[in-house]
Amino acid sequence: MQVKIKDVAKRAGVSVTTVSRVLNGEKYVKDDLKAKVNKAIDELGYAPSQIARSLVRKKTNLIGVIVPDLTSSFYSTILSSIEQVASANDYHLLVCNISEDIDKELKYLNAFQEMRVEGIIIMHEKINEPIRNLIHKIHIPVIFSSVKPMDQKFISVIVDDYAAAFDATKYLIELGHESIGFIGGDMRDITSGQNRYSGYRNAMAASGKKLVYEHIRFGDYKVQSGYDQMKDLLGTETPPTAVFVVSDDMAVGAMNCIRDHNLRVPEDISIMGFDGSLLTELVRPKLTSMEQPIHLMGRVTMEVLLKQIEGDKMPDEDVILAHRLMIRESCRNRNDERN
Amino acid sequence: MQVKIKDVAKRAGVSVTTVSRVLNGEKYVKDDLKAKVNKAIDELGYAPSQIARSLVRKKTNLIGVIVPDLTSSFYSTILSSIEQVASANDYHLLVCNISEDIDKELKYLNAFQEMRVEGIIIMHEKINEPIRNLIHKIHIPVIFSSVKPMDQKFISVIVDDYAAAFDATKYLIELGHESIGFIGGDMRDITSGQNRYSGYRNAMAASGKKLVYEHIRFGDYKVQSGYDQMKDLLGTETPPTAVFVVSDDMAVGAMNCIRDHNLRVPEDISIMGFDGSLLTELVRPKLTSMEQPIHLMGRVTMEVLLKQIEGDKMPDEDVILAHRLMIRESCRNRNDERN
DNA sequence: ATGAAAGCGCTAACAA
DNA sequence: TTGTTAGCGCTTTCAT
Repeated sequence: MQVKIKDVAKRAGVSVTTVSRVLNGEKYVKDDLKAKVNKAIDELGYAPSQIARSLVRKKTNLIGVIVPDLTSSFYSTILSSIEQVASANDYHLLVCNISEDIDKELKYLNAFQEMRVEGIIIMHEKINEPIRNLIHKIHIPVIFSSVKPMDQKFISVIVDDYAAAFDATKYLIELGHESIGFIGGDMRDITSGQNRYSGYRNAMAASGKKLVYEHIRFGDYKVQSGYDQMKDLLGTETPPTAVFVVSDDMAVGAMNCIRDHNLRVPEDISIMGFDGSLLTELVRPKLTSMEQPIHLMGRVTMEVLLKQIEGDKMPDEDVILAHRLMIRESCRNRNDERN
Repeated sequence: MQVKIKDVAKRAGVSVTTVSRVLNGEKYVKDDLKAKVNKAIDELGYAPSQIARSLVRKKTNLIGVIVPDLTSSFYSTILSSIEQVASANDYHLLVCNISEDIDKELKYLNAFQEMRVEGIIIMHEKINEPIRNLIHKIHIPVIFSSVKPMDQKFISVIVDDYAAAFDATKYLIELGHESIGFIGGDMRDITSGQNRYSGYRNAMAASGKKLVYEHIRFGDYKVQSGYDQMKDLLGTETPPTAVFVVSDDMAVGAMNCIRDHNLRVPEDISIMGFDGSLLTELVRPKLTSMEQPIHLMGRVTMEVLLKQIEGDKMPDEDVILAHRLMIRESCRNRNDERN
């Protein structure tokens, strides 16, 4: 049986209120009593029950986080930043790893509600109707990190995916590539699917390049699909000389595919990634990538959520973070080279 | 204000007891009442408070997890397996990312206690005195995953690190390597530091090879330190022809270092990793590695912990999982080659 | 089959 | 400065 505040009170010869007071650092307690209480706490190894506390204070200091894939370097990095800020503010993270399992998400969202989490962070945008309804129904601040779902009412911390993709493609064009392929994401995703694709298309159009639909493919952001889609690209009549791949994971898959076909990056084909994950520095050649400020994104997400929770202000606008082109080794400059 | 059981009762025209009964699926409730109650629940959007429930039931369904580094593929993979089993059993994970920050761990452990988590999983073995004391004091089942701390009383789910390292080294020897270097971990760690080093040394001794201390170095398991240590190895008079590196992350760092020095893996130097993480398939050449059954490890950890919690049995012995040599492309066979 | 009431461990008026 | 007491939202005897 756990020791409780009453036991401490008895041991110290004071009332529970007094114990509660020293526990919560109130001033109106004489030093000698305070000492007695602390002594009793030590001797008994007493730890106040947060759950009893939560019940009366109506405050749990819990944040629910829904991650699409914990094993992904991108998400786990965001998560670690979130955790850092949360922990610094005495909040704790309840984490759920839904891997495509939309039912699991619903189940968790319900659990979050029942556990009275004070805020919810979601890192994917495949929000279906029941989930949308649930989120709207429960009155808990919800914030999206790195993605923006269709629903206007939800706020997000993101980069401008359209502009980022535009800039990435533009860079490839400036490097003198004529034929630039594209490996996109899920077109049901606004942010990472549609917007990045639009950015690519418009950058191509802006410099008068026609889209070669044979060179445009879509994967699921993961390494293997980058590999598979690249394989298809290599099978086309005249493969592109550069490919913009909308996740670093897929980009690494693409690079491996190229290499496994005895071609070289960037000599034969240039690869541009997206995300700026740890992988970019880890592979050889190092991956040039359109970087999202991953750590900042996690930090800001949690900070904004905290503000919503504390009611300081409920920002009704998305937070757009700056993207940045990180030039490394996977893209070749074709300009001042003879054909 | 949140809607509570009383509101539901009023709305349905029954007592709170009855509501509670339908909530918990008890049988002694007539169908018409049950229907009324469920209707009221729907209309009100009622979600029972887990925190009130926990208080009376003395059951939180919470598990605390302490991870050394969320961004590491190894730990996040274990974590995702743990999450899967936990979630399937209606447990939720409270996760803490301590990056070297031992104070943070203590703080979290305290928080875990106050939140009345039902079990704790720890994935590192740098347990200092205050932490050891705390763990012993609080009466919450604790289990270590992938590591074994010094304290005999704690149980662990691990591979036999000594044997695994022995086998890895033996393989390199069988491949015909005469000069085998070693990049180890933190020697304050029993499992991943000392045991793996012993395995290496004894395998060398078993085949009559003398240790070349110049070829033995220690890092911190992370990519960068693998790179740095390898650099030192390359700077020795006659670098080894093979290196056993005790984490895949460091192994990848080592491979990159070799490549950046215009040498080739495995032609010039063979690299053997440890862990069998996602990275092994991701780099080129693919990394030969002594694999820990990462997913299984997470699963078993959670399963054993669950048994402890449910009191089925409190295993007083470590669970040793089988290691497996995964031969890929980073080790060269020197046997039937002319010098 | 249903309800009244006690109590889970704590905090916070309110009194003293 | 300290103590008494009434809840917090639920479950669970114990009656009925």
